[in-house]
Amino acid sequence: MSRTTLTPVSYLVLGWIAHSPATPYDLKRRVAESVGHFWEFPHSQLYAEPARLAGLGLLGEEQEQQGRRRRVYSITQAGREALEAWLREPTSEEPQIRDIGLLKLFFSSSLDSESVIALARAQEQSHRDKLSTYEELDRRVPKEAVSAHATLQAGLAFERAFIDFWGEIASRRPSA
Amino acid sequence: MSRTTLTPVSYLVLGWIAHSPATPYDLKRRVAESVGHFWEFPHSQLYAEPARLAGLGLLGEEQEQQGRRRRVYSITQAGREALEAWLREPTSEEPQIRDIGLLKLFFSSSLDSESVIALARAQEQSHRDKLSTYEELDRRVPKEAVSAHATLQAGLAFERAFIDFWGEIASRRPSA
DNA sequence: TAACCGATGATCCGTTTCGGATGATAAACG
DNA sequence: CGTTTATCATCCGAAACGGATCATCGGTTA
Repeated sequence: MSRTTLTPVSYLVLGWIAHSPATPYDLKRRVAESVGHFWEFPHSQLYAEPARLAGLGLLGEEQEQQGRRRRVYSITQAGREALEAWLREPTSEEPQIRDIGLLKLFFSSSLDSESVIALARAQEQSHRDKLSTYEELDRRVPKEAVSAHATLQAGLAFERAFIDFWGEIASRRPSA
Repeated sequence: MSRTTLTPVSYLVLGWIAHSPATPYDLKRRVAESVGHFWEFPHSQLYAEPARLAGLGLLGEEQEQQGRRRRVYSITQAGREALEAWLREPTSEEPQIRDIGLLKLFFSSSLDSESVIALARAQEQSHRDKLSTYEELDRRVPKEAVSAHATLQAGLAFERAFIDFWGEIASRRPSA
């Protein structure tokens, strides 16, 4: 028997479909250009999860008739309630930050400081690039797209924090 | 046949054992009070991974004789080389940030602004608490523990960024 | 000193997640 | 048309996950 509890992916799907009906492929694209910027979800889950949610009565499923077989999902009353209950309930889990660069920094004591600086500079640059991407997106994305806008705000905040962090490492090391 | 490529967990283990020999349980504790603060690793992996790395010749394994069976792992020359090669090689993967609070914010358009403010305040507070924890740790941890110190620097930076982000959401919303 | 007990340490195993490979249909182009 | 390229969907083995369980130790009490 399949899982009956809801996971973050469940709410991701529920949240997007509450916004408007969608096929799994729609979800895949929506996610890629929103939260997917810093939280990746395997597309296979975005196909499997709606089916499961439909089985739980939280989504309605409708086969498109002609052409390629594709399923359009829409939110049910129960689904909307589950989503809103979750939105309102307090969040307990702590955010997870999985950063290979940081992992390397932790173990960099066995490394010469040149290499550490190189690491820090590379990380800083990579975050600067990403910051530009977000700024560019910020110009394009209409203000009324609230969800997308929040993503960008968060993205911008993160990238600036990363840039500061690595920038300081890069500049502080050589003198030490 | 078991995996031969190395994952982040592999390097986590390699990095800590390069620092000094350890049993899986030692790893579990070391990780919990360092990178584990924002990147959780299931302990079962910290038992399985050293065994695999030993199989690859990157760690040496030594059974303790008397008492409870426990394995002490130490780094081999090959292991040290693998670790340093990884440290030096450029990092391509983008950091992943998995934050339930943000996920909720993305879908908060269906929510009244009171609830959004409540969410933002709760998140802000929770990050303030964590910031205090890090500051407290920062006082205790000796400066020469480089790895631990870097963790704390990163943790402090993240928490401050989160606090700013949520604080702004909380304060900007009511007027809108 | 035997029975207990909480803390420590290790292992197991069923579920989920992951992500790459593959398959299928549609659209575009010559 | 036939061929290519983009879109869309599914599959499946491998790895991660995390809770349950088991084993051992060092006390503490009677």
